[in-house]
Amino acid sequence: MVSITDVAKKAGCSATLVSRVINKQYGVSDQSRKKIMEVIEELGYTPNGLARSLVLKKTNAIGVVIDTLCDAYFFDLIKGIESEIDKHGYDVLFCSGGNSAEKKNSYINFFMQERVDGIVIYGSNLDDIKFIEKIVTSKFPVALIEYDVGELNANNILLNNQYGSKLAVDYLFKCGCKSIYHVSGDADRQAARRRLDGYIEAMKSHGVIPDETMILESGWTEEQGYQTIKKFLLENGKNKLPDAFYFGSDQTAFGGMKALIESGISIPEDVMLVGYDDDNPRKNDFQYIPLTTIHQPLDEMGKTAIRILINDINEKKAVKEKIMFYPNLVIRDTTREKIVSNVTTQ
Amino acid sequence: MVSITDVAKKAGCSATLVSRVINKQYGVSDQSRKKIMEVIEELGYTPNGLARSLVLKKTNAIGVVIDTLCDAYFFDLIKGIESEIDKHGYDVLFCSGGNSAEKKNSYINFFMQERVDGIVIYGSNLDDIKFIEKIVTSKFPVALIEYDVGELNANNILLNNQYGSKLAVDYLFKCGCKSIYHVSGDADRQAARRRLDGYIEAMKSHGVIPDETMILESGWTEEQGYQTIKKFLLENGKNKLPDAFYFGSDQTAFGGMKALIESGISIPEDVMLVGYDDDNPRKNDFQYIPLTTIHQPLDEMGKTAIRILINDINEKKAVKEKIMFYPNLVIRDTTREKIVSNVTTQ
DNA sequence: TTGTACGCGTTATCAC
DNA sequence: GTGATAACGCGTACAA
Repeated sequence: MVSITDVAKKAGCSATLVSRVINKQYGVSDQSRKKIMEVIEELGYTPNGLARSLVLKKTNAIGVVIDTLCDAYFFDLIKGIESEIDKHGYDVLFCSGGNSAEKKNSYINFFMQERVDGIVIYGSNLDDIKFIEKIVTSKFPVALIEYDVGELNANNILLNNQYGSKLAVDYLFKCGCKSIYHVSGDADRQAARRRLDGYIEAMKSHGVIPDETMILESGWTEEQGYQTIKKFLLENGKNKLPDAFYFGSDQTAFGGMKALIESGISIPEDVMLVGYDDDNPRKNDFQYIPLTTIHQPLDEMGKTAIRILINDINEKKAVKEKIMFYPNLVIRDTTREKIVSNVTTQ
Repeated sequence: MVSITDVAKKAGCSATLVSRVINKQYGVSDQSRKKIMEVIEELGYTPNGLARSLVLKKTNAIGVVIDTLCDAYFFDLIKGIESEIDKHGYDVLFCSGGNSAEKKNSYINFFMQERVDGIVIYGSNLDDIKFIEKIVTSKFPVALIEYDVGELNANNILLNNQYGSKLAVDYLFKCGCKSIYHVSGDADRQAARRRLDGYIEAMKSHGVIPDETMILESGWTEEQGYQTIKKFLLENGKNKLPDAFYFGSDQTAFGGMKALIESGISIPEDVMLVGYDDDNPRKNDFQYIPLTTIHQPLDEMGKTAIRILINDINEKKAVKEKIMFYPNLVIRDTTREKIVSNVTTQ
């Protein structure tokens, strides 16, 4: 490792002068500058970013911690983050928790050792409220996406999950559905609970109080959705189908769709389907029907997270920002309206 | 920011003692330890990783620079890297060049400022040989995947692209094909050139010297593949089809497949197709036929890159490692063998 | 068991 | 235009 003093020695000057040269500052004679540049080139000197950041108290980098980097679901979020970062001249470092909360926490800790100027955390599977509190009270600049910190004073980019459920249920009623069942996701995920709550609330607003038989507990994966519907069909037969299934995620919806089609059930004729996430199937092994779903503006959420975070880094705001995004309905082929109207389909 | 001295002051001891406590070293009385722990908790102290890494000359992190994080093609590579990293107790930071060579270089520079202990670079679109030379001569631990540095002394994880072409061509001949055309990728990418070379070589070994009409220059995207075949059909008509198209990538193959099917051409009856990459279609808007293709062991390549890199970090090897991986043929539904044999299909 | 002194590589301040 | 010095926050040899 060649340091700034090595360069200074060889160039026959002080480290200060070298520092001025590499930082393109004024107050260096052309002669000195030239000589120093030559030595830098000759020695292959690269400034030590650690030392520099240590004294400057600035890394010019943002850390992003995501559940996993191997899921196309996050592409929009990543793209949003990258495009916004570019405008601010920061670097972004992505880390994946590999779907493990523990590893996620470990990466957050890593970044919090002053290794970046701020952190964006996508918080779908953050369960450890103690840990969150620790982050928030630490004063380290953080922007939390998708996990609601409630009363805690932290930058929070949220999606109104309940509202998505309302959109789904309202639309299904518009399609003439009366009995709408909900296939819910992991109960330990905030988003899944909110979507369930939203479903119940929306149903009530239509005069229906969902009982236990109408709520099928499932998970997040296609396989879980498949098994849940498979089990449902086994227990209830094909003749006791509801008018519609509203799934807590597109992945479970794809699985459910598969199970239904395999049983010879027609969609949307026999039963309508609505998902959540506006996601794509992971595999290409089955002819899925384009799914009516709830779309989340992940791209915009990513951009906003960066904007808020960098703003916070610069201004050290006392009161953090909370922004709520609203999802929208995307109508495709697993639903059909009874009355012909002007709704655009995609 | 609360520092180790802040803790020491409040605990009424020296910074040394605090250092020993946070590093779980021996030689601290239970009483002091307890007191210090309390103060750490109270002040919410987190060690400064920059300062620590600066003195230890060790970050315990590896940087990975990839063309893009928003392409499912890299999932296997990422998974391989993450699983291997775990075994070594390092952290991984991923950066995306966003398909821009310039940004890729800028991230490499960022990491090289001693911000990580080593870098993994996926080098499909590295063109700046000067820059590569600079990296290699810098002595900074690096593992280069997919870009052949030739004589330069650098850790190099390669795939024998020519061999993949040989597999494809040999198999197509086995299928009874005589005229095999190649749709080649971006000429400025090493891999594309190698695949083209491999195609020519393999054809020659079967006694055919490909002329210009047999090589269709295209790109990497589905759209480019679509346009290339569309143009071919326009110029040559449906009756002058070759026996097979061998594409330089699966994406172009998917595009080509689409153009062919749209023109009412049957696959594999009228023409056979072989791709390269074992990739999936980006969209779900078309019923693609499962594609016969060349599979690259990206997972294993990622693992190997990490293994070699960490080994190099620890031992500072004078002579770097070069490892060549070999792809294999995956037979699906866009080809059909003439003679029934024992080849397993997937 | 505890503390002092120094060094890691850099930048900023303030002299000269 | 140039350089000595201190400081960033930490770990460690050495001394007490």
